[in-house]
Amino acid sequence: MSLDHAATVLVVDDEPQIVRALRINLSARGYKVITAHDGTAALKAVAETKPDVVVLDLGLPDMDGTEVIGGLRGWTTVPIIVLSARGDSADKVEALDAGADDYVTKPFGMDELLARLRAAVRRSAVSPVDGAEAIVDTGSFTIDLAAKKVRREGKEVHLTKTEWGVLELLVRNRGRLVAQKQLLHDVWGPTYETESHYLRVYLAQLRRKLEPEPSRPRHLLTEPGMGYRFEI
Amino acid sequence: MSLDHAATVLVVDDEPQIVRALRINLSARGYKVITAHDGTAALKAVAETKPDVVVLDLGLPDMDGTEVIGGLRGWTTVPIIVLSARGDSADKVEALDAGADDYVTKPFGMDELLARLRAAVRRSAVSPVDGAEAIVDTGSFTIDLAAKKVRREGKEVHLTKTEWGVLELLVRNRGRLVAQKQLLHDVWGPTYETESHYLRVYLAQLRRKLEPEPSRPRHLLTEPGMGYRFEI
DNA sequence: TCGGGGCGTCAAGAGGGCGTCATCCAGGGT
DNA sequence: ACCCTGGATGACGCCCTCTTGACGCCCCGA
Repeated sequence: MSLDHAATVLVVDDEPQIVRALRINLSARGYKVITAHDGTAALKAVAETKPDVVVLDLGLPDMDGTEVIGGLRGWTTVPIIVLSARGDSADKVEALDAGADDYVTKPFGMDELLARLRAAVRRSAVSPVDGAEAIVDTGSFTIDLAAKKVRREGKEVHLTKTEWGVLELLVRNRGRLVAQKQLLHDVWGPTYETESHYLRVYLAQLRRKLEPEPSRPRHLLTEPGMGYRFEI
Repeated sequence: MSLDHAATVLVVDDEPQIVRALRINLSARGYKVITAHDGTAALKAVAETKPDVVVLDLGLPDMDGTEVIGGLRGWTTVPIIVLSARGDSADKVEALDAGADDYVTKPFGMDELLARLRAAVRRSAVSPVDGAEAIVDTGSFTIDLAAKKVRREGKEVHLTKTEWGVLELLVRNRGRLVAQKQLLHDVWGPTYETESHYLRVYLAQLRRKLEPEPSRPRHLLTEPGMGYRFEI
């Protein structure tokens, strides 16, 4: 899916010079780079921008590194590469067992970090299973999962980030029922699992934009009490 | 799938003392350990025994380490952790880009290696998501457990949340008797274990929707005084 | 033969979930 | 500083589903 050169990297570090060095090197290699300078911002950034990989410094000002890892692992499997000045075996074990994917000690070689980053992205990029067609056509409208575009009667339909998040999850599970909890969890984050009202609002918006008869949906179906389902 | 304590590790190294140390430590932690002392044997061993993770020394007598990695990556995504005495950045990059998942330099801490191994196994254990098609066919109707769909004579039958809860539990225990108490406990909750009237109502509804002759059920059977049973 | 418990069936009321619309608020761009 | 988009939240009516009650049947033992 997301090729290396299109991958988004979240860099979490409170040392400006490290952030700067990483930003320069990563950008030069075609990665999209976003940054956070503490744990709270990191959790927020992951929930909002869904990066393809996280580079996480353990020495953050506001919370312990393993807490950040734990906060992420509760609801996402995004690869996490830990950066740390501490090379103790115990630190590595703790971080890895908390859910980190790799552990690099400072000072680190940029080449090595980049290689480990490629490895992490490659691994997680394999999973988008399904052998899925990147373009799904319902007859009423088409969804291009790779390009993140939706067309209806030839014209492109603009979707907001949240609308796309809902639609993508449903389309990737086409034919299958997706539980309300899962939608809320994956699109909004782990603390929104009970806000089913959001789903009603956004499904209504998607239907209005995509369905020929929004009040009689043929593709974005509700299974009362259970969840939603996308049918072609 | 394979839990940590049941995971199989292939150790590929030509130094007997390393193999011995790994075998002892891994076995002590409940891993099943198999070994290979050169690249050819390693490729053969992976094909034959399908290990959950490979620990690969780069300094093998018969072939280059990256060749081994390449030979594996052509057809399997099994996690590969490289062990190497050479800590050059270039070596790491080469191995990782060839398809390795991690790179540990000798001498290594056993704790760290074990933690990285756990991380690698954990990652790959997550992916076998929606493996098996879970479709049950009775001849009269079919149940798709993954999609939460029921079809009868080609047409989809709509079930409510509670109806589906009852049917799913029975189907997942197909052929076995499911006690009333268990059904009520699992579908309605622990405080409903005596409300057997619910079961009568819902079994009747399911039969009406699914059975060819609802009054003569062939699949959703009552065992008077005990519970219900689903038969194909 | 009679009575009771378990079961199946039907029906109706109540509550909750859903769709819809309107409003408020924050953030980003001009 | 302003506007404008998009997200969050509340109000409201409708429909479906769950729940509950009533009743008849069958099987069993008394």
